[in-house]
Amino acid sequence: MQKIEKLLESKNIRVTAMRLLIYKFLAEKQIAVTLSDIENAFEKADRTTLYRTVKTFEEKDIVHQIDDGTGITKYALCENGCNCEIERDLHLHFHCNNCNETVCLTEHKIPQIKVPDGFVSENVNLVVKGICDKCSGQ
Amino acid sequence: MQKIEKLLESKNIRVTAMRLLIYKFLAEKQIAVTLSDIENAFEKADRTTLYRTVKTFEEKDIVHQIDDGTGITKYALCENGCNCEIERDLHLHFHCNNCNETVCLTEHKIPQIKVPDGFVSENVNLVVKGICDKCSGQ
DNA sequence: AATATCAATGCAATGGAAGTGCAATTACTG
DNA sequence: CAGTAATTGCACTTCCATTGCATTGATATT
Ligand SMILES: [Mn+2]
Ligand SMILES: [Mn+2]
Ligand SMILES: [Zn+2]
Ligand SMILES: [Zn+2]
Repeated sequence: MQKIEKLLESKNIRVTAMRLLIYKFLAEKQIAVTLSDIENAFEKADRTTLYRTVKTFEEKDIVHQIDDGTGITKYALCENGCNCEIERDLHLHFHCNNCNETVCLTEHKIPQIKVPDGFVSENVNLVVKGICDKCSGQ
Repeated sequence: MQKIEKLLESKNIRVTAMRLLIYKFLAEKQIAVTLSDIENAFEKADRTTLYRTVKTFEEKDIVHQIDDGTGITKYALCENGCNCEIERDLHLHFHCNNCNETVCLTEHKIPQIKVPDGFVSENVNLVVKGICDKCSGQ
């Protein structure tokens, strides 16, 4: 995958085997993953390396962090061509109470939220909890 | 404060000195507090007691938990006459990136959020981050 | 190619917060 | 005043996030 290498280089991230693997792993998954998920997928690698790799990706706006309320931070690849450097991609996240999976609903942007006078809104986190499409059985 | 005692009794919570103190503490504060905040306010009391007191309040719908994305759960009194037993009070929470305080904006209800077909929405967490009224200097 | 330099990785340890088991204490009941 | 049940305090555990430091690996320079 030359594409991934190109992407990493364009963000000034050195291409390493580990980073390519983790990127591919994130790209395959359609859901947000925890560090433990990554850990289980790469048992040979050290936890710290995985942690720091994801953090690097996060700093360079390749992945974004998701707080879905489970208390465990999850990560997902940013949308292709997102502008995280300029402005957080304010899409909706959905957490399934049944299968415990969290997905990015990138096509569902967060509506403008009114705040009282004196308050300045800079960022919004919106998580909907319920039953996902796979679990609702249709 | 006979009122607090009445409230606790109406929720089948035994009135104890500790519980009255913690309730008053939460009532005085206009912001959401962490367990550590309570701990600092009652250094004589044991952390576990404070923890369990808040949990009891939460179960009995006297306080609600707030996940503002800081990774530390916060708590705030429910609105007077809220119907948390029946349906979570879906109001907005605001987290100030400057003073790090989180407030309930109880008058700002969360708008209806559209989710894709097959998804069932049961609950919504909406946190706006930015600068609060105290910090924005007006 | 050998060396110097800097980044990436692995290992060990730490810290913070949430949660639990059990014994001691306190409050309620008859 | 017992007897019983709930509350409180202490110690301990678990889980995740994070850091320090030594080691390995890659890159650039001579
Ligand atoms: Mn997302
Ligand atoms: Mn609130
Ligand atoms: Zn599901
Ligand atoms: Zn503020």
